[in-house]
Amino acid sequence: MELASKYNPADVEGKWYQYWLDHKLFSSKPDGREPYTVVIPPPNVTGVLHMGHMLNNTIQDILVRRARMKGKNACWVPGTDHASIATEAKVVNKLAKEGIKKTDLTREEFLKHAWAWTDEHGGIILKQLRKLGASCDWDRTAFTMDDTRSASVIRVFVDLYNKGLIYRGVRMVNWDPKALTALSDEEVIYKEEHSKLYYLRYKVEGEDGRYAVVATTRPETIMGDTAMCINPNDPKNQWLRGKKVIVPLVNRVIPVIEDDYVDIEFGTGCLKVTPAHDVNDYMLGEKHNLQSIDIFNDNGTISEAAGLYVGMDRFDVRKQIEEDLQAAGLLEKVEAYTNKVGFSERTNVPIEPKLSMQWFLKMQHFADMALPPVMNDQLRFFPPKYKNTYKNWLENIKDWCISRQLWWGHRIPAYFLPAGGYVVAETPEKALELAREKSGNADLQLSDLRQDEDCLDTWFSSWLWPISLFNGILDPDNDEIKYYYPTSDLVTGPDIIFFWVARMIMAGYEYRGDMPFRNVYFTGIVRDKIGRKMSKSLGNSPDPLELIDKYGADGVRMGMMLAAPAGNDILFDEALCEQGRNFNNKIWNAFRLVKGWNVSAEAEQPECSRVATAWFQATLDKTIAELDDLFGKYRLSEALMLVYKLFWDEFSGWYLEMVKPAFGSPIDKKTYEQTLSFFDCLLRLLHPFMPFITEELWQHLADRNPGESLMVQLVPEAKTFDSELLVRFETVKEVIGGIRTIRLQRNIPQKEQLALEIVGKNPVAEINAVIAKLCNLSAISEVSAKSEGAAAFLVGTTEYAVPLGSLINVEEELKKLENDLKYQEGFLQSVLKKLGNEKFVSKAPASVIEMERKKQADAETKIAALRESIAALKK
RNA sequence: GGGCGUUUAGCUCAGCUGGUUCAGAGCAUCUGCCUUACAAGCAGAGGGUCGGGGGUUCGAAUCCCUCAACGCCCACCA
Repeated sequence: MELASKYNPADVEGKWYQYWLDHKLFSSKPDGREPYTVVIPPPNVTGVLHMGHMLNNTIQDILVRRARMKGKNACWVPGTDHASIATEAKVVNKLAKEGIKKTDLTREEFLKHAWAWTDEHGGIILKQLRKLGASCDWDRTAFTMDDTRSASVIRVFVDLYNKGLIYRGVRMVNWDPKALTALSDEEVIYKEEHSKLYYLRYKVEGEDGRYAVVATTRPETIMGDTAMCINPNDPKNQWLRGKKVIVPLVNRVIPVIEDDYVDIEFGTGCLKVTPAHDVNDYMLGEKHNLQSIDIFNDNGTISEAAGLYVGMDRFDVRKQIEEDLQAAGLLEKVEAYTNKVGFSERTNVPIEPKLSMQWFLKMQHFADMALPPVMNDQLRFFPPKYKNTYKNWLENIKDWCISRQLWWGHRIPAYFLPAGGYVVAETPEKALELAREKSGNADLQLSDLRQDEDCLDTWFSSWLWPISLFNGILDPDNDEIKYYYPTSDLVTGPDIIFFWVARMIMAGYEYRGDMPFRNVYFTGIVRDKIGRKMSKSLGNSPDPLELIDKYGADGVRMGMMLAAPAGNDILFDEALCEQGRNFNNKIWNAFRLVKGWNVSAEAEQPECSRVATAWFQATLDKTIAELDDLFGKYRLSEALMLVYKLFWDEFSGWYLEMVKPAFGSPIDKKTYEQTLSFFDCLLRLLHPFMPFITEELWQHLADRNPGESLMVQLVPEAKTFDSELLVRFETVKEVIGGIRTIRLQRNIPQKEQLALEIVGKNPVAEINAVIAKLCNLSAISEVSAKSEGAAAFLVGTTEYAVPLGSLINVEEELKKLENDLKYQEGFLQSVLKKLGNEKFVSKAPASVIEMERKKQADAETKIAALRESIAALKK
């Protein structure tokens, strides 16, 4: 077989992915094996693949493939999220470009457009994941708004409502004036802003010329002022008690109220109270029975109720009002000020606190269930530091605003009665039944009922994901949910720990009485190599598909994983993919070497090969055990590095060199077969990380039947191994290194044979054959004194010498030996000092002292040998 | 304002409950090699007062205190 000297991923990746699909190797059905289940964090249905997805899904695929090769029934369920607000925004934008306003459409018309958009752009991201090699069971592909998932959401809403956990009420919510919807607290991102602090003059009623000064960052809200508030304990504002003041420009007379809430130190100690537009003011308003004037329209412009600036945008008003206040002499001063402003996570516009009627879910009940299993490690977080974050949120839980003023999503199944009041039911028919009951009016018709216009928060569907994917809400006793739930590992970003992870845990306990997953692996954020977040505007985010074209999916996967310890942000650099690609090439070429050998059935196995195979078997077994350990701790980048070194250094660098037949000679059958078996094992270990190249080579490694695949082979179990042999081989490697150094320093080509003398007893005599082969030695002998004109080196306490005759440079040799001697003497000094310390000898444990004595003895031996060598050379 | 985390070689990171020459790995760098698997390679080498300071101990990268820098999360100070 002729193989190119460079591996070309493009030739094989598509082929094997199709092969895996054709033979249904990703598909899973309940059976007698232990299940291993992963649900994908559903990407936005109209999203496109970015580096964050690449990392996240590479990790999932590694875990899934590894579990499959551990003999588990691996099931990775893919799907997409309808992403209510994000998708609706995209559709609105698209329509706007076509000159269509959402407000001109009926709900049905709009949804038609939204579905058309979803059908056109939906699921692209899942197709892209195939390029990465993701081994999802595609037949199970779900969508948060497909029939099963939608029905599950509605059933859960009704159930929670009936349990009294969902309520409706007017509350101060986070209003997004661009998306025109309420948001949950989690969807608000606070950012520091350099703004201004305006000091406004509020004239005191009936006292000409006297005024109180109020500091505010939002002068445009004065039209909504219904009180001024001072702290009753504030001496400097005592004179204002019981007075009334006049709102600047507005000229409304408002009372001065008193409350401890006011910070005496801040500004002037006078606070303007605008109950409709600030959470704290709302609280004060409730407490002091203040009127509430809503001066904003939903889109952030000034409403009729304000009386001034009607129709202007809130930020334009801020500029305008500054000028007008100035002109009226009511602006004392303006200071630069830094404060935090809440922004909508989706539309990135400043949030407006707004009173509105919304649906809420009581959260305390859920928090109480969800906290203990995480804190006591029944459900484990990797890395565990996120337990703190989780705990903090749950211990300060607030009710969840679940209604959104959007059309794209699950419509709230509440139906209003003509005479007031509402009923909640899964279907209009059931609603009608309930409505007739409730109203006592048997003639009530469906057309008399009006369904709530609002949708549910996207996360109200995703929190059911691990259950609804297996239809565990609608059909709680079905075989699939019983088999696959709880799922095994969840791989996601810490940014959605509250949005999603915590809430899935809540839903899990509420609806299954059990955790939704046993382990959560939190990935980091993918940043560029200088640590900046990847973003479109910075242009520092590589296109994943282009990377795959350039380096192969295996190369990219490996590049990402090398830099991705659990929980750490990864600083992505294309050079990492290069390293991945190079490794692919290394594997490819090792394979070319092995498969290029001619095999002789008659040839005896050389001694060197016999020892080499024993050694590599032990190395392999040791690594397998270490890998199990690392996977158990989710230390995937370390696991990858371990296999990388196993293949590159131990297998290619050492083993293959040991067993490689001389040019033109065949290899003996025994060694050959053992080598193929090692190769097979290595491919199994590598496969979860690099599925494509390993499948390609595994198929070439032996004759395979159609449908056979590496991906369903088993990874070998850890076995006990000869650790003594491994230690002796480390000595051998050092000896070989010593001889190589001698060749290098003296420019002696590998072709020229050398001899090796060992002063005293050879500690690794049974491995002589390996040393002889790798160093091209004519003889290895034990001597009592080394020959004259030999270059010597120490390994452990044994001295090795290579006779060089005239080649030796006495001066250089002396210099080297004297350096060694100096080091050893210094080392001995430090050991002796330690042993001479009475406190050390009396307090340190015996084993440690023993160790020091051994160091002393070794150093003394080495020093003696070095002195001897130096003396011999000086003769 | 609270809480958490990080700081070890030029870069990215390992170093578990203090003790084998414990200061490591990969990449990068430097030197020498186109040796018939691989120059996307091979053989070597250099490089760090383990963020600063103090303490505990026979012994500290590791434990304690403190300071500093960076990062993240939470919080109603206008």
